[in-house]
This record gives sequence, C-alpha cells and structure tokens, in this order.
Amino acid sequence: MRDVAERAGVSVQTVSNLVNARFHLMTDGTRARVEQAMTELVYHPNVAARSLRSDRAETLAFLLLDEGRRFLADPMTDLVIGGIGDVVRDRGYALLIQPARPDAPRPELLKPLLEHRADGAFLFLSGDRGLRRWYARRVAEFEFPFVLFEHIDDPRIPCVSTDDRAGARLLTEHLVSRGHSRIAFVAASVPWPMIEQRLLGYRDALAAANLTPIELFRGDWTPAAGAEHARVLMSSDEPPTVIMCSNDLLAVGAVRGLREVGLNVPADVAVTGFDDFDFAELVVPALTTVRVPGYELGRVAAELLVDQLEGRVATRRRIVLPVELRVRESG
Amino acid sequence: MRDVAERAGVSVQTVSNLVNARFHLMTDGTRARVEQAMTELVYHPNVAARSLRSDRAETLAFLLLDEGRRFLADPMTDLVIGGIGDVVRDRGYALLIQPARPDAPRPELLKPLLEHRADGAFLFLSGDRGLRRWYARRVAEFEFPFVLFEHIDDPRIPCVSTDDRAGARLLTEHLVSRGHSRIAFVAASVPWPMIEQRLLGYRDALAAANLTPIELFRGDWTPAAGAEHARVLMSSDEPPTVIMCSNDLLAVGAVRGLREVGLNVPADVAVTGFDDFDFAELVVPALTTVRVPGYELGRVAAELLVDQLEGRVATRRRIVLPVELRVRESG
DNA sequence: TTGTAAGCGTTATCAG
DNA sequence: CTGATAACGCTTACAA
Repeated sequence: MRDVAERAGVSVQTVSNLVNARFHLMTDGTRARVEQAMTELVYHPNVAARSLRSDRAETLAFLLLDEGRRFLADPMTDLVIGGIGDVVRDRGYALLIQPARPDAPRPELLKPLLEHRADGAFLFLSGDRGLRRWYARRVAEFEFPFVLFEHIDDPRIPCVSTDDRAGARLLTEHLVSRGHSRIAFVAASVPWPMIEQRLLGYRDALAAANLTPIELFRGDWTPAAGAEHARVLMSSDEPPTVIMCSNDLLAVGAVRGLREVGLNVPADVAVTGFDDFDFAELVVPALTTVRVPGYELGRVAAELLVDQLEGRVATRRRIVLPVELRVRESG
Repeated sequence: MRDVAERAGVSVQTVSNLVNARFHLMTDGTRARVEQAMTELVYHPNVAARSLRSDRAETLAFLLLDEGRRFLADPMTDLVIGGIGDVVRDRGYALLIQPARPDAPRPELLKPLLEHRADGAFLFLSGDRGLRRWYARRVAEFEFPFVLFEHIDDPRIPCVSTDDRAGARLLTEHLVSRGHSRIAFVAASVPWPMIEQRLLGYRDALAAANLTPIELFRGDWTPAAGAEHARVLMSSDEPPTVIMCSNDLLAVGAVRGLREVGLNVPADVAVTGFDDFDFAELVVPALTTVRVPGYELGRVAAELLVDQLEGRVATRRRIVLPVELRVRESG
C-alpha cells in the first residue's frame, strides 16, 4: 500500500480511502492516479492486516456436525451449502467449511469463530439433541452471530428450517388413503433435526388413523443401508406394505434391496423417499417423495445471517419453509 | 495473549512459544502455568495477526472455473473437493472455495491468492484451453504454489489427472467388440480437460476400427441435456446404435429421453456413461461406464500441494491415476 | 482534501 | 530459559 501511495504521490491514507470506496474524500484526479498505480503494481489489500485492524474477517463459517467421512457426498448438505454460497458471495463474504464428528463435544468445530477466522456461523448439526444444544449455547454465549438449521423454541435464537413434520404427515396420509395399514419408517442411526421432524409427522398421521408404528433406525444414509433395511423388514413376521424411507438415498437402496429378493415396487411393496433429490424422478420406478427446498433453505439462512451481521433488523428471525408432496410411481 | 501472559506471570513471548510448540524454550512448570491460563481464559490465537506476521494463512484455495450456478451440484467436483478436504484438514490447513465463470478472464478467481488469504491453490478449470492456460501461467508467474487438475506438457507445472483417454478408448473398444458401428459421443458445450481426453480416446478407438465419429456438443451436464441429446440423435437420418455419454448424468438423462420416445435400453439403443457415480449402478438399467477415482484424485493433489508448500521434495510432480471399465446392463 | 501517527495480536530478534 | 521491543499492513483519529 505504501508503494502505491508513493507511486501515485499521495499518502497511504488516501489509498486506504480509495480501497474502502470513500471517494468523496479525494479529487477525481487523485482517484485516477491512485487507481492507475494500483493496477500497475497489481496491488491487492492484505486481508490479514485488514481484519487484524478492523476485527472483521469478511468470512462466514459453515459448521457441520456429520458422521460421514465424506460430508460433501450428502445431497442435502450440498444444496444448503450451494444456497449459502451464492448469497454470501453476492454479499462479499467468503465461506469457510468446518466439519466435525457428532459423537462428542468437538472443540475444533468452533475454532473458526474463536480464532477470528469468521465473523459469524451457520450451525448445521446432527447427533444427540443435548449436544446440538450445547454447541448452540456456546456460540450464543460468546455472542457470535449465527443461524441454526433447526426449529427450536428459544425465541432469541435465529433459526431456519423446512416443514418436515407437515410433509411427513401428508405423505403418510397419502399412503393411508391408498389403503396401506402396515407402514414402516426407516432412518439412519444418528439423529438429525430434519429426520426427527419427519418421524413426528409420521407418528401424527398414524395416531390419527389408529395404526401401529413400525420404526427402524440403523446404519447410515447410503443406498446400501436402505437395501439392508428392506431385507430386515421383509423378513419379519408381519412385513410392512410400505417402506417409508426418511430420505431418497435410502429409498433408492430399498427398491434395489426388494428387487434382489424378488419383490416388485410398487406392486408387492410400496417405497417412498424424502427430499426429492434430482435423481428421485429419474430412477425406475420414479420415487414418490416430499420436495424439501434445500437450496432455498441455504439462501434464506445466509440472508438472515448477513443482515444480522450488518446490523439490519431482520423482519423474521425464525423461518419455516414449506415442503411439497410429490406422488410418482413408487408408492 | 497478553492476558494469558499476565495471568500466568510470564511474557507474551513465552506464550507464543507454547502456542507454537517450542516446548524446549521453557520449564515444565512454566508450561503448565501457561496452559492453565490459556484454558481458563478460553484463549485462541488470532489467525489474522498470526498470518500478518508470518505471511502464511494456513489456508489453501480451491479455484474452480465452472459455468454452473450451483457448482456443488456436480458429483465429480464434490468427489475431488472431498478428497482435498480430508487431506488438508489432516495436515492442519483450512480450505477456501472460490468459483468463477469460465467465459472470460475473471480477476476474482485469483483473489484468495493475491490478497494473501491462501498460501497455495488447486486449479480445477473448465472453458477454453487458452483461458485455462492463462490462469495457470498467471499463478505460476506470481510464484504461488499450485496444482493443476489437467495433464499438460510443461514439466515445470505440477499436475494430476485421471487416464480418461485410455478409459474412453477401452469403453469404445468394448462397444465395437459388441458389434456396434454407429457410436455417438455427446458432451456439454463448455470444454473440460477430462472431457477433451475422453473425446480423444473415443476418436483413437474409432480410427483404429475404421469407423466414423458422430459427435454432439451442447447444453450442460444435467440429465435434461442428456435426454435432449438422445432426441436429437435419434431423429437424425442415420441414428446411432450407441449413445456414449461423456458422463453419467447425461447417460441417465439419455436413457430417460429414449424411453419417452418408446425406445428401450439396451435392446433398441445402447447407452454408456462415464465417471461411475454412486447412482450409476442403482438406475435401471444399471449403467455401463468407466470408474474415475475423483476422491483419490483430490487426495493425491492435496498431498502434492502440501508437500510443495512445506518444502518436501515431491517424488513425482505429474501424476496420472488409472480408470476402470465397468460393464453393466446399459451397453 | 491530504498527511501523520498510533495501534490491532502475533512473531522474531536480541539482550538479560 | 525469559523478557523487552520492533515490525508485519492496514484503518482510523486527528491535525494540517
């Protein structure tokens, strides 16, 4: 910066003003000279120095608690990060992704915040509810701006979510209306807020129809796990007539698992998914599922956080996005 | 840091030494006292100050040239980032993702480097070959450590790639051996290094078998584009007997497009993919494709870059990973 | 409108 | 082994 100032024959102060778009503090001639000097020297401000001084990193952190070794393999995570990424880029921030395992309190998850590497955070957490709360409380205690991806009661906490409970209820009601009475719900073993809501919606609808829940929690979110679920359920004494999978990945696996034991979907057993990932309508049979707007969810969360950071008063700090039933061939 | 020093009754220097694991510069007693003070004050070093002083951000940048608005939606990009992410985390670096459009020279792509936000970069570039070279040259000129995801001749440039050309040749030969003589190759309109190699492999095999290429470049990498390709090709005067799609996403779309006009795969027309994404063996019919080790590619690149950064002499600076033919049901 | 000088938290140098 | 001090590049009072 000193070099630029010297070359343009002005003080560093003026260069700084220009970099920070305070154009009213200089003549047009000065501005032009400084700009020329900047281009000639290929000058770029050093962000470390800037954020040391201003205490703002202009970076937001996506803090992810996920047991998978390859978190980017999860389509819902991708959608959410995609939505966040588009917004924060447009608003001039960088995005830092920090994953950790959901099995125990992990200090590294909050490191980007504590080390002043990020100005605020998105909390996309799985695992035990108590542990999730612990992280949220800690971030709140340190007074870091953040947005939580989970609907919780505390009105002081900004949170965004999708209406998974309503979606699951609709889907279950649809299945009941088709005459099904033995409806199984399957999910991976690690809890996720979205999945908890889907389970509640399922139970709501079953209770209303006076049916008995059949619930199975095990494995991860891979098609292989879905196939295994299907095998386990179909070899029980009273096998279900529908396998309601808590996401599309499990569903596509369940379909395959059923086919391998000679069962046809939906003729012999129905299968439903959840999320409506791109492939859901491409597989055979096309999946009946619930569309969850993950990309939008990310966008909304990012807007909420950036507004919060820049001191704008958010109109709403607790947002729930609607979901939509998609009836196709599988159930 | 000053607070920690005061509380422990030592100088800031000693605290700094401890943070930087220079334990031999203090007594065990001092060390224990300082560590206690750090925990009590929940102290975390400020990375901005550290990198200002040391001129190292301990961050690596993934510089991506992709026309898609939602770059994370691409499975190959995800795999590569996943591999990189695992390695850089283990080696103590953060990863910054910076995307830009491949249509023109985009100064923002190199900003993380120029602003000293990152110490080195991964160049995952698409678009015109000349433009790709321009970026690589610029990064090299500034002497930033980097790794290029593309095989190029210049021996000074560290690069990693997969043997797409050989894979495409094998796949084409397989199709020829099944008696096909009208084999079409389809791809999106924006060039990618990997795709260029696949095209070359396809042409190699066709030339060897004395067959005429049928090539179609248009649209993007979505299943919808694949369906459109299929429609265009099948309505031509001499429709092909195989549609060789340059990735699995197009292939799954092509299968669907064919079904919609009443054609059966592989009975009426064969379809092949490329990459072997997770869904390739789950769709119906299961895709014949070529397995490209994207995750491994990312890992290898990250190891190369970190070694380079930390002054270790790389054993090899130009790495090509093997691919594998996967013959399934579709072709 | 422009210039001067202090200070952000850390690390490196050098003296005790 | 420990402590004082300067410097990294920038922003922001405040002075000219």
